[in-house]
Amino acid sequence: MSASSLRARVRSEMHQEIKEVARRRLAAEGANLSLRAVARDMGIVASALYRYFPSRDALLTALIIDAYEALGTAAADAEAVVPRDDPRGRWLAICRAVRSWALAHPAEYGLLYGNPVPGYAAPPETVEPASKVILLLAAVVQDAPGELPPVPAPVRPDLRRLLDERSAALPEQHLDRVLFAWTHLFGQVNFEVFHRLDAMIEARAEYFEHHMNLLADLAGLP
Amino acid sequence: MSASSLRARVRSEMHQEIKEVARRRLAAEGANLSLRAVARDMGIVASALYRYFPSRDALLTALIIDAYEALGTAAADAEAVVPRDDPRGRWLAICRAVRSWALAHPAEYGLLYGNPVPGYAAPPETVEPASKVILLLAAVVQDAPGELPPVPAPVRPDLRRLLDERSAALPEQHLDRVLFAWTHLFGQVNFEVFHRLDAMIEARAEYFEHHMNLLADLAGLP
DNA sequence: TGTACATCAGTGAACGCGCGTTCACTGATGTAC
DNA sequence: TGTACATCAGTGAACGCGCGTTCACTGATGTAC
Repeated sequence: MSASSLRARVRSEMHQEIKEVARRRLAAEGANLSLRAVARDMGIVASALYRYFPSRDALLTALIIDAYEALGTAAADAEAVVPRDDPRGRWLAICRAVRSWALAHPAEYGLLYGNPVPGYAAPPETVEPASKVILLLAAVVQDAPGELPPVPAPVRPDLRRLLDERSAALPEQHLDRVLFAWTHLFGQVNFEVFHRLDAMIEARAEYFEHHMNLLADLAGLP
Repeated sequence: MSASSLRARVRSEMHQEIKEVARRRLAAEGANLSLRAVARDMGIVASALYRYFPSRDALLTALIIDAYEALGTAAADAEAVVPRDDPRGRWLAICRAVRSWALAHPAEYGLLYGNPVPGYAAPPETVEPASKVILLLAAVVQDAPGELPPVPAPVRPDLRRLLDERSAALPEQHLDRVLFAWTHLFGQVNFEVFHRLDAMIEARAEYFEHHMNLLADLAGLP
């Protein structure tokens, strides 16, 4: 290994470590991420971080993309180990993985699905990794398309467009149920992660399971 | 009118105005509320605010309670003008009112249903005004209880307890569908208010309408 | 009605803190000959 | 292999800002006699 690539490797390890420490800060503090706090935790001077990220927003963006990817990967991995011919099992595996990841990483989850961070505008490169979970759900439904009633006319062009953009062969009404489920999944996880169910539901895992099954019914899964 | 009550009236008008200005600040800036900024907007020195609110958190709490009440009232008012014997109409009126209020007051909505504000813990007096929308939905279902399949055993005690606390006469499975709808309603509004649907759905009002109808079906409304 | 006193809204300076970002620098590591 | 030079990670001071909260104060308004 040449000396120059050693320097490059150290550099990329620093990159990783900064994000790692920033994630821990987020977990400890919630939402507001401070560069100086990250630097402090690393035993480094704040200005040194500028060797690695051009600004606080750039670090935030990196964290957001990482988080979308971690969430998407968690869901994909969980789904991958379920037999292909068990669509409901695959569906539930995705839902459970999202919930688990969110509960294990509440601050990162909040970055993705909570309030927009004040003064920060998510750049376009965060859009694509955000759609992973939807695509997984859609793939499951595509493998087991049940009978579903059609969707109201005004909504159809939007669904059509989404399908065409990805050249996906899914009936509109099935995509509609996928979006319905996706909305509900994140609505429920939001409530749980942001402590809106605390004083209400004790059996939260079962409550979740039950509703995700209802969504599977609605999506026409056997 | 006696002089002392004039002083009291001016005082309470100041109270209102501070909250008003704070709301505008929230709308302009998103999430982070700064006392000094509020004072600046009022042409007053920051320390003067302490005559009216003992701390920033107290002001936040007042705003949160007001917002829950405004949201609840908007929903209740919209529902009240629909004929009693049109449960689906009442249901949709509630849902639409929540959506409209949230889209009109995104920052206040974010205070209620977004990320927890860092360093701020919502005090217990915010709990009760938060349940208004659920109660409205439950009342509609109570007036038109259709046939619904039972709910899985582990979830039942939670639902039972919620009903008993309010001595409400609603079958458990109906409350379950109310909670399901409530979760979905806020999941969908979250996505719309926090711009998660921007690049996806154009016909957002119709998309919303369609899914709220699906929820009404699920709740057994005629 | 007039006067002495109490109340209290708002001031302005200060405390002690944290923030993102810039800049000239030091000193170690890597590169070219 | 040894030397001169270039690269670049990290330093530390500084800039200019914003924040919540406290405190002694001024001066207007209200109260009691």
